[in-house]
Amino acid sequence: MTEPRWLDEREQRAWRALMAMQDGLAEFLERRLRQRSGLSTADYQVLAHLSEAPAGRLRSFELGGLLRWEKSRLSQHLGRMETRGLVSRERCRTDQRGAVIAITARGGELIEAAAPQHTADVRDAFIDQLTEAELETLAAIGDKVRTRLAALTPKGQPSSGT
Amino acid sequence: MTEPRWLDEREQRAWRALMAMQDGLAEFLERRLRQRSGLSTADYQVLAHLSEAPAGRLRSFELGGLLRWEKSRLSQHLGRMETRGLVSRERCRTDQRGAVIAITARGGELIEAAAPQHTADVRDAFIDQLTEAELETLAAIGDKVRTRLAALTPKGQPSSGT
DNA sequence: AGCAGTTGGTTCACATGTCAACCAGATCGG
DNA sequence: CCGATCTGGTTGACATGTGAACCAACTGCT
Repeated sequence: MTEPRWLDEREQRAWRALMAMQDGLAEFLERRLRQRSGLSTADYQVLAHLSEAPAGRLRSFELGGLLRWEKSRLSQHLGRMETRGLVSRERCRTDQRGAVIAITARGGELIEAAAPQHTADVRDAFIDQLTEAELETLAAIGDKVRTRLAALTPKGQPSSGT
Repeated sequence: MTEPRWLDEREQRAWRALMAMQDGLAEFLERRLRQRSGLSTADYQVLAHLSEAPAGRLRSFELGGLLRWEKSRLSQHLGRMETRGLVSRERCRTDQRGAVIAITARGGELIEAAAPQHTADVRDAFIDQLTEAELETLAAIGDKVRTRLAALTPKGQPSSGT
């Protein structure tokens, strides 16, 4: 087995900086959001998608597609949000097994209040620290990597592959 | 209350690309690592730090500082890793309450086997997709944001290293 | 129509992370 | 020394994420 190409200085630095930034950013945003609105980032994303959807409602699987969540995760999370009165589940007319998820009035109020704060936090901690060129580069990087990941993940995972 | 500055096109794009990349990358690496070595990324990081430490051992709080994990998380995780025979806990001589965490032979073998694979995955999905300039920019971004986060966080963050 | 296979969702068991409370051993001020 | 306080670490209750099993409704094919 050949010795792999380890990461050199520059590569290490970029990789670690990214990971560290990510952890810090996620933790920061999660904490602020929860403190000020009682929402987790997961709640926030669900409500954001619902509030942008026509009539504030989406089929469960559509929501799952947008969020890229596992279906069991979505189901569990919606159950909790329903208990808290943030969303409601309705039966679908055209497909008898389907669930239509609707944002409630309370959910709507909460995300309306949370959104400006959250946006300000994202700006403050992230966007406003960077130049336009950096933002461009970042977007390009993100797209490249996502494309690559899509290519590497062909629906089923190659268990042996080596 | 004044209307906040929402994110413009460019900003949205960069932010979403970053978040999407992050999710995809984390999930990809987690899956590969677990499939091929039975380790989670959390396990991997613990073992990586231990294997680089003198004599393969660290005080629990030192390890926590390096990982930036909450102490209860570390304690819980080490408990599980101990059960699986990846690390062992010893009493500290100089401080009677202290725990010294040591990597076991089995833990050593596992990370030795996992490291090249993991590095290859990081390269394949991420590093090798980017130009040197992009890596530089990314490192700069990461540093800036981390610095900003440190300034925004009321608590003191025990900067490990330096 | 009828039956196989797919799809949308839920549920269970379990892995992992967080918070607060707790305990025991250090430390410090008299 | 003694007590107050700090520090390192563990624990228990609970929130959240994952995978497999399951159920019921839809689709396709004959």
